[in-house]
Amino acid sequence: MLMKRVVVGLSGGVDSSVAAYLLKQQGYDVIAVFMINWHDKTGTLEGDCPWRDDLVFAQLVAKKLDIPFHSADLSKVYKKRVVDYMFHEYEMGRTPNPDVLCNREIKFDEFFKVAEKYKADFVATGHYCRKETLEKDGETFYRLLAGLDPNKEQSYFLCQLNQEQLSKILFPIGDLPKERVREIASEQNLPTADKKDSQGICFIGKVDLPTFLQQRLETKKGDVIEIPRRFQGYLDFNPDRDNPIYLSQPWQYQPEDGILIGTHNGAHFYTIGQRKGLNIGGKKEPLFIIGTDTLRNIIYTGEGKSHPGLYRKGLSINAPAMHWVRPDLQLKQGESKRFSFRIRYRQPLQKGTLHAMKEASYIVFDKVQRGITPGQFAAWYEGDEVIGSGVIE
RNA sequence: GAAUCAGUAGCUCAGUUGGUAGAGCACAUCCCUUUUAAGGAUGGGGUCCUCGGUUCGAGACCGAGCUGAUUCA
Repeated sequence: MLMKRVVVGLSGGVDSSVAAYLLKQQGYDVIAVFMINWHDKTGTLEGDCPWRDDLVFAQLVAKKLDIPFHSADLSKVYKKRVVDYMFHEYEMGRTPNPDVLCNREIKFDEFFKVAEKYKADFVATGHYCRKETLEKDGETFYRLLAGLDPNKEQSYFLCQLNQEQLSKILFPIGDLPKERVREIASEQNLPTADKKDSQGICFIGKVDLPTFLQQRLETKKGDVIEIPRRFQGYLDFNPDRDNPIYLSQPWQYQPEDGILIGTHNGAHFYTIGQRKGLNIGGKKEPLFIIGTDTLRNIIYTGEGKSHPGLYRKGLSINAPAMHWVRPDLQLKQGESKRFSFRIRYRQPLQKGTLHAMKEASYIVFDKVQRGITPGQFAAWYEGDEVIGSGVIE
């Protein structure tokens, strides 16, 4: 019987190194490919060319495992489908999640083309996720499951994948705790065994976001308005009304609803829930951003971490932005179902109800949620399985 | 023009009966974290409006001036 061939995305970190090792152990024909997706270092905090180090580490790992090594420059597509999207979203006053896009568009799309070139049956990565197959009415479905290490669990970042993509993916380390991954790496003398985990935007690295964004977004001074806790909109809101559309409305402010307390350098550089970077002191408690209006270039803030403007009962996702990892579980128009939700990476799952309607779907949480931010992804789970996701409106 | 009150870190303020200053916020760094945030830890910072005086010693007491707020003419 022919060995199945796998292209593994070797990043130069421990996780993908161990993934490659495990695949080899399992008898796959393993090929390592290193992706170069970003050359520009403007606004980067790590200085000179971090990926060159990673490339060397990846090469060393491949050599140690005695597997073929290649590199692929996908930077053109990365720029177009991830970076441009990112700037566009910020420009529109939203807060994107480039890494979710990077997985959907690059690692599990463009990278597949590379894998095809090498006639691979599968693509593998070092993500802390699991995949299971399910036979249902004669059809095969792939389930995207949370990684078993609760601390490293990364299924959220893959919440935009579809069945076709999942059919070709392997997650060799998804059922291991990080500790064990490091252990295996050092048992096998992999050069990445003690390498620090990478952080920041995938392939770009740690950046100072305002600096990074200033490459393409202009700075322009605008007003910072503080909204009092007793703002009429909060007092009028009735969380017990049984209407998902009503419950999902964002707070709406006008400059007259508060007082001018300072100036900022451009509303699109800030995000909801943010505390740092406003440069406004003199308050008893910290100020948090509770709203941004990029059209009028106004930032709305509230004092204290319990300010009502920081919390919302629900959110909406426009119909075209709805994505079902499990299309067989897609809600029909007018249906509602209970799920667990996550609106940012590493957030503990939150219980609530998803209501599917014609023009949009609505998530109503059992408990109010802090920092619901347009542009970020909401993902819904059944147990530890990702069922779907969508961009918050 | 007069009266009263105020003038202490970037901001808002606290400083007991006089012994060379503190808190919150802001800011910086680090930790956490493959997004944005949040969170945790540590830290840098002050001619105490100015000038005189009293005193061994004044942010604090006295006087003058400057600035601001309020009230009355």
